[in-house]
Amino acid sequence: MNKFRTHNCGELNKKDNNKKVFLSGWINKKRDHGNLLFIDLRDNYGITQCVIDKSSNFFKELEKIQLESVIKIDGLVVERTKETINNELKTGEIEVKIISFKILGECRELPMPIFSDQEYAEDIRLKYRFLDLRRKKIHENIILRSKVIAFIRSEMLKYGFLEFQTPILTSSSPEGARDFLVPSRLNPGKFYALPQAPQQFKQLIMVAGFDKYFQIAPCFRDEDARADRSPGEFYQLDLEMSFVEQEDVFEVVEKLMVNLFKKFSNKKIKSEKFQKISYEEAMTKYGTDKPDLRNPLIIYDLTNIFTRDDVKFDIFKKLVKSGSKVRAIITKNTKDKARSFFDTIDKWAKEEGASGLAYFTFEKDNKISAKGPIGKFFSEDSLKEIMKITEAEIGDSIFLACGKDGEVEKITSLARDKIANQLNLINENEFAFCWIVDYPMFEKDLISKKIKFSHNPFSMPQGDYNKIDFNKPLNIKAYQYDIVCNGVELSSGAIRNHIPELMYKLFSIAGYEKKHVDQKFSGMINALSYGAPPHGGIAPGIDRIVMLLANEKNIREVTMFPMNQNAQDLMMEAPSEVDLEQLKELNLSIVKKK
RNA sequence: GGGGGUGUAGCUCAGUUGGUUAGAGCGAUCGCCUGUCACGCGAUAGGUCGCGGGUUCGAGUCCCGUCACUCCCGCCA
Repeated sequence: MNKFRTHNCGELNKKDNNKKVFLSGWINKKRDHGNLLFIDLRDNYGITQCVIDKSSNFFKELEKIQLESVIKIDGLVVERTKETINNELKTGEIEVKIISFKILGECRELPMPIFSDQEYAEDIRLKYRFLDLRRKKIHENIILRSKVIAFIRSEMLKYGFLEFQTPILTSSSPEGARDFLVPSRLNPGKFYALPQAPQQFKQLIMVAGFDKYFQIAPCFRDEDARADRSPGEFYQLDLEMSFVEQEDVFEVVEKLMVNLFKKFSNKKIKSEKFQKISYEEAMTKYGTDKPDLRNPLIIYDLTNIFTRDDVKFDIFKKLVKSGSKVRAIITKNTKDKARSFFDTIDKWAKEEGASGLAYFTFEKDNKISAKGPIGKFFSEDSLKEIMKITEAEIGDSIFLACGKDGEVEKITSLARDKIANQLNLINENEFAFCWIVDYPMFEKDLISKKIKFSHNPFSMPQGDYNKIDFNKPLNIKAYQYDIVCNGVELSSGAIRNHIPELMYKLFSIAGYEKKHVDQKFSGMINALSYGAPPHGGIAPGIDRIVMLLANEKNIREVTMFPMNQNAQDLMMEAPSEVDLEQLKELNLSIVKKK
């Protein structure tokens, strides 16, 4: 028998009546009646009420003990009387009468209460993460994360995938995010980089003939944080398969996601066969390539309406003449909404940096008219045309945004979410997955006007190699896809380009010479010329999946030891300065910033 | 790098138009209480109002600067 406990704090019930037990755990809560003291003892498994009265020699000492101290209790299980049963607790049928106790770990005054649902300032939570993690909600989130990862692992093995580790110290890659660098002691002046993803390695694993690979892979990118993006590091379910087409990857991932989300959530999956939306369609209909499909609102293009002579809304007409686009969102049956509903949204849009959202409502007396500040600028014919394009009906309202290509999408996409939230159109008890497919291979940089890879330079372009028109690179689509759930981008993947010649060609379009490609991607380009199988894969983000399952808006709520927004670990005090000796060994010196 | 929000007791917050000695709940300390499960009751301690400067007879409150945390934009093949 273990000297600390015979049972944990979540397992005793009335079947154990009269048993002598040892329990060890944290003092979650005390209720002191002066001559009678209740102690809620907590561990990972639950809470057990322990009780002692003044007849005991230990009474005075226990009365004084701090919350969150760790103690061992030697006691007797006693069935509670009917009136005192607590149905909120798994162990609520019994309590443990304390015979004696021992302090195992004393606790000093707490910087934050553990037993509370209150929210606390982030810096205190992060500095005392070990205390924060004792709290119920986050404790459960972290356990969920563990279970999710275990489940994914067993599913992937079931599907015939093999798990491999890939290096953490690797080489810097020119594409993508900023790298974290690690100086090399043995190679002065040279640096390793932490992998942004095991991209090249997983392709090499395919070239090596392992057929199906996966890994719960840490990825490191030195980019600024967001609520759903940790600075520094995050985890992906990295997977890659040989001799596959896009559909084969989809099949595996859909199966995994459906099984995973069904197992760990009670929310409904909107469609178990995930809808496929082309990048182009997503951008016009939703204004984003990560649409929330729980949101029924759709964006319509009304640019042509503003070239008509019977539309007099000059502000938009002028902008359209100079190349701007007009996009619209229809809200059903909102004719009776208060003026403030519309103005709030207009005001919000202005705060978002747009020029606001124009709006009116379709009405009909003798003829169709538009009610609202800009209603008078539209003829009946033009209104009919708008209603035809947008499938709007009398009583519906329309929000209009005008802006340059690439900018108008941004505001309409945000407006789509905002309006749906205001009207309560989002079903919170649903997961709506979709695939975004047919990404363009290249895009034009808005500032430098240069052609660059729009996503992943290793993706396979669509179409027959001999028939691709490389003179019109912006028309080339790639076998590149994203999976999106409830507006959260879970991952992107691609069928890879395994033909070196084609790779050189694509890189040259993006402005990289053959020499440069050979140098920067030597490992891979070399490998591809020794008999590479066609292959493809994807890498769903583990943290974001757990966020969705735990119903959390912030990635730190599902991360055990996250860094703050400035990429500092407040508990470990990282990053930190290092000894001069260490720097010298690495041939580094610090340039002091003025 | 830019924009927004927040910063008052150990924790969560209130603090009116600038006006006397800055408050509450939880926690802490002390006392009372034998059936609570957010136990109850009473008392005590606890404050550089983030920091610096300014306006004013007078600043937690107004102005300028600065720092920290956070959300967003940029960035994230």
